[in-house]
Amino acid sequence: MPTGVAPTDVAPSGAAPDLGVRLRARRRELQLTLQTVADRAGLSVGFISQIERGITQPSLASLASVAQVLDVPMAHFLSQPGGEQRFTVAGERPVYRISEGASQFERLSSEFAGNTLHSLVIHEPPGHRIAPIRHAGEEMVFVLDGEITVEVEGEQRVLRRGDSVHHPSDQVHSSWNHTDTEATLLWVGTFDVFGGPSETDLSDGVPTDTRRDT
Amino acid sequence: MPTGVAPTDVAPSGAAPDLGVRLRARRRELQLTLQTVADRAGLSVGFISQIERGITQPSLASLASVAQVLDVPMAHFLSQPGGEQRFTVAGERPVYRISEGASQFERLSSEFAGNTLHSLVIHEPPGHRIAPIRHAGEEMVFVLDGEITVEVEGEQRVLRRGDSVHHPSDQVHSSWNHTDTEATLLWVGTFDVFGGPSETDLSDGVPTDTRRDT
DNA sequence: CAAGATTTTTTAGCCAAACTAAAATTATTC
DNA sequence: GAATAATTTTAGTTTGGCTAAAAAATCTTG
Repeated sequence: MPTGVAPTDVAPSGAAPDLGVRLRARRRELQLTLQTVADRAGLSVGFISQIERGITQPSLASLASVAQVLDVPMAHFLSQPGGEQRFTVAGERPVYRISEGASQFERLSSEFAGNTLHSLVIHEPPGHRIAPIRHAGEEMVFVLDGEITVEVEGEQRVLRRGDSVHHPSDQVHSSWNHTDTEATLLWVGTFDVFGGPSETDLSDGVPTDTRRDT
Repeated sequence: MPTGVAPTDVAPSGAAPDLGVRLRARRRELQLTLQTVADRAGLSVGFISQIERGITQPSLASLASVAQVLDVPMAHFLSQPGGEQRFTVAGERPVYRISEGASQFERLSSEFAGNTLHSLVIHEPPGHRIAPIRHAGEEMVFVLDGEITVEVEGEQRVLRRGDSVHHPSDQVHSSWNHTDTEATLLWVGTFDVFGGPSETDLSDGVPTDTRRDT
């Protein structure tokens, strides 16, 4: 089996710059030959080779076949990690607040090309209430301290310290702090809340409380 | 502008079953016409219409153009949420342990078709050490209690209560509990640790400590 | 090290589907 | 109801997704 890759073999493609590189990397992780992947995916060996070297791009159907053979979601080939500001320290993260009396946020997640996870520590003031919202993506909330009430698709629950909720964000969801003390939450989602590529993100992908404040 | 969609218009496509539905939903969220999206993406209006109704599938290049216009990652069109077991309660979650003396896990994340987020509360015993590993995906760790040492791509840091780390998982990473008390961590990643679609996931996408124990 | 086997790359295509322009239909607005 | 806007349909064109087979590169084994 040949080892080593000639990086210059890989031509960049605008749609998924790293598709070929990632495909080859994953294939090699699994120690599969081009022929094996091709056979299992129902494609030709030459085609897989050309995809890996960036010479051609697969159709969505072909990409789905290959992804299944390599046991990863298609998105695996469509993102590109980098590396940036990976560690945060409690008490040293900047705290953001949109308006007086609103929730405060500390950002945990770092930004690298193609990153999917976005995370915040949210300080939710007493009585703060968020109107129902739904949007693309997926999110979870873990209660670090205090209590809140969460409602997802009509299902209402009180969450206490250590409790959590995880749901696709296109289910109608809302939340509020029903107590008279601040609640502290860890929010993790698959959409960016701040500093997205455009302002459109802000109006569409914000957590419920931020939406309320705008 | 026409309202309402005839669901029967949308033929299922194997590669990305909800691509068209999600594309139309997103376009309507942004209140854009087919013509506007087509113009901005450099494609024809009829083609966008056919994609939305599942009659045809775009190439990756075309999908990238459309995704950019609609300000979402391509992956947005390639997943499909559902709904399942969304709430967890501290103290009531089953605790998993692979072997005596190893870390204990409580699962937070729910499973629904196409879900991306996977989360665990991990109880890391004193002295427990994980060999360096790298794999596909992305992950973050938030320290709920105690202290651990984390190393990512040679960068070593002690994380204390409230601290966090977030990095692509294909960077070499390891961690250990350097103290003499248990540490409690919240781990969130974009790959499944247990109960994946195949056993291959287990050997490749596990958090560092599980890997150590096997 | 050489021979054989295996794997990958290259080449020369085919053809289906990615995509078009324009007409027809539907929906919206005034 | 008429005009306008938005979407769908239709009848194509073209190009790139994908092939089989040959050539080249790499690996394995004695």
